[in-house]
Amino acid sequence: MAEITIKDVASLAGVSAATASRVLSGNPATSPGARARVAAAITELDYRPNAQARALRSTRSDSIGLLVSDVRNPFFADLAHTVEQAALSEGYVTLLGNANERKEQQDRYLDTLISRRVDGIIVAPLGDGSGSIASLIEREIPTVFVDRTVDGIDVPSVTTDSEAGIRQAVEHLSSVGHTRIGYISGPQATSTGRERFAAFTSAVADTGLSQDPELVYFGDFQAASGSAGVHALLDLDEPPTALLAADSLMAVGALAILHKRGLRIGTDIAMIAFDDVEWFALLNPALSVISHSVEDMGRLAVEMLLQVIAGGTPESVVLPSELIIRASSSSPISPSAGLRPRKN
Amino acid sequence: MAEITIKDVASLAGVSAATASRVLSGNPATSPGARARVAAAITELDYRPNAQARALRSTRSDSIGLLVSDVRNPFFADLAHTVEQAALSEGYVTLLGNANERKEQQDRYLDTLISRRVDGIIVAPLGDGSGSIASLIEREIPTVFVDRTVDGIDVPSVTTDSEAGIRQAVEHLSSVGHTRIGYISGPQATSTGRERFAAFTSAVADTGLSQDPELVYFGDFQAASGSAGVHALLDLDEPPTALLAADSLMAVGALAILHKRGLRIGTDIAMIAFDDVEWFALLNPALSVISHSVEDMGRLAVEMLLQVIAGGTPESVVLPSELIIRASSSSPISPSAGLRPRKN
DNA sequence: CTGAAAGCGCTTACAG
DNA sequence: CTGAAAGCGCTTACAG
Repeated sequence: MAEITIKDVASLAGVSAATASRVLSGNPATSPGARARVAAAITELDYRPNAQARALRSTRSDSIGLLVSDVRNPFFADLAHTVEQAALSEGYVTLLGNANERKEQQDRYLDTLISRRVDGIIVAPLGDGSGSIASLIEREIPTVFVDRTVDGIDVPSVTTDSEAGIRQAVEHLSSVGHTRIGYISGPQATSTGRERFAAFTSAVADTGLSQDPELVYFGDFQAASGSAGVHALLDLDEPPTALLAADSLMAVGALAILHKRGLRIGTDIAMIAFDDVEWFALLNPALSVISHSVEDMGRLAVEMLLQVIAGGTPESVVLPSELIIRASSSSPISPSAGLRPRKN
Repeated sequence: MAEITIKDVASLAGVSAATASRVLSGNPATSPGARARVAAAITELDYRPNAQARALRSTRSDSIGLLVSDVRNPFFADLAHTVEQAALSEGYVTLLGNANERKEQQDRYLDTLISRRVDGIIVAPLGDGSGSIASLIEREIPTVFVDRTVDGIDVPSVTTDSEAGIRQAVEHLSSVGHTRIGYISGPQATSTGRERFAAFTSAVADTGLSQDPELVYFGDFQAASGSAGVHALLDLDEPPTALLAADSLMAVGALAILHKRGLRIGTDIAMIAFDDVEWFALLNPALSVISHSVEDMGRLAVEMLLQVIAGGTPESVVLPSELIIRASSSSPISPSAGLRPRKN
């Protein structure tokens, strides 16, 4: 397939490549006649400028990278959607990468995005500041962190204040009589994993609930670890009467096992998940959640990234989180007998 | 930020840019000494080749585009995940675009992907073959359709045979006593929307159920239209006793309204959704679904695209679909009184 | 095995 | 307002 270049357009329009280029970029130093003939030639040839060549010369690509930690996580799917729409309305196209909660994949995508010379990168980072994250900073590539941050790496970020929501959840569970809350934690390699765990720990201490370390299971934010967590927690000698999962995917994994083991949610065991997902409200009983706004997060991240690209240094933003109480956690604690798996 | 180029690497290693380039690309015509010194220089400088410049010369970018119709649809999120993993293992990075079920956005992303000279494109197409889809074909850009096809556009595709699953669903609903099945259809601008609608129509006719045209509501595969569909169908003089939704997102919208109107799923009204989503099994009652393999679809699409890029012309593949009966549809039909919204 | 040179498709001072 | 020329960072025949 013979690629159509700006030269083809120029010669069909009877002008030089320079003039054709000026028309393409909306440079005012062009005559109406030239504009018209070039426009006609472009349509006639169905010409698409080679973005690679353009970026090579002009050192901007009108694209940004978005690296999420797991596309299958509804929270990040929603984030991808808002970021993409916001970027598009500002004339940027979004290249989406998926780290799949693995550091090697994060590094690989970051390298690719750097190589493609995106104008900026929004990333929900994983791990410490080593590897490609460090390269980002060294090269002064405009970067904004979303949802998560990395200790010691100073870039603007938009995150959620997990503390408030988790504290509300713990206090709420305590108020309906629970004393042993099982916590399915995110990985300590992520800032959200650490923050939420710390919030849980201090809330439990402040509320006077059991601080038994066995009540904490460390998962990886993906579904299977939520399932494993439920098994581990229910098999304790003194199992918890309530469960708090640090993200929606682990909650899904947890719910599956709870069902399989014949436990009635909201009756035999209370359950709350971090992250609101539309259909959590559709479960029966409806699932209580700690909610935060993914729309605000995505929109602000794009806004901030554009500021960084423009040379600014926007302030980081911390968004609120809030407990939404639904049926899965609102009943008073039931007799502990309920905790033994029923024989169906 | 001073970009580090291959010249910097070359001079630090004491070789020419040509030799540095050869080492970079693994060209065997290099001496061990040169290889070692270039490798050292690369590490020393943290050099990342400019993918734009490379692609400009070599006319391949080692990237593919994946254009899905809606990232927030779990089916497409899963598809994005499998495609990306499969592509990565073949050395390709995936640029993900999201048409958001809008033709203008599809065209915009397709233009961008063409401009960036991706080596090939996997697309779940929308609309007819006009606009950028036509450009794809004219330019002979390697393309594979997934999930959907476009009439009159002859490119290899991997799709699902919706017919079998829908027929099973209709027959199953009939066998438990339903005669009026409400169908929440996908948009007729998509091949899956048309095929599933046709399958429903013919299955209903063959099974001797009501062919009342009012029992069909045309949605757009997004959640809000599923909600609107339920309202419309339940407000009929003779409302259906069972509902079949043509995708998971419309099913979610439908379930929300069913709950809001106080209808007990599986008892007052039966429900089946096309597309299996992990948590559909967690609903109470668990949701019956028509299942097809997103993993196979993604893996095959990448495989086929690589064949097209290599100059081959792979055969299109049609994957099976199958009904999975769960509690939401397995009870015999209840007295029609159940259909009136309860007063809670 | 290696280097000098040309060229991929653009854009942008520089003259005019 | 327009064109000729240089150059963005690479790769690849072509000689040697």
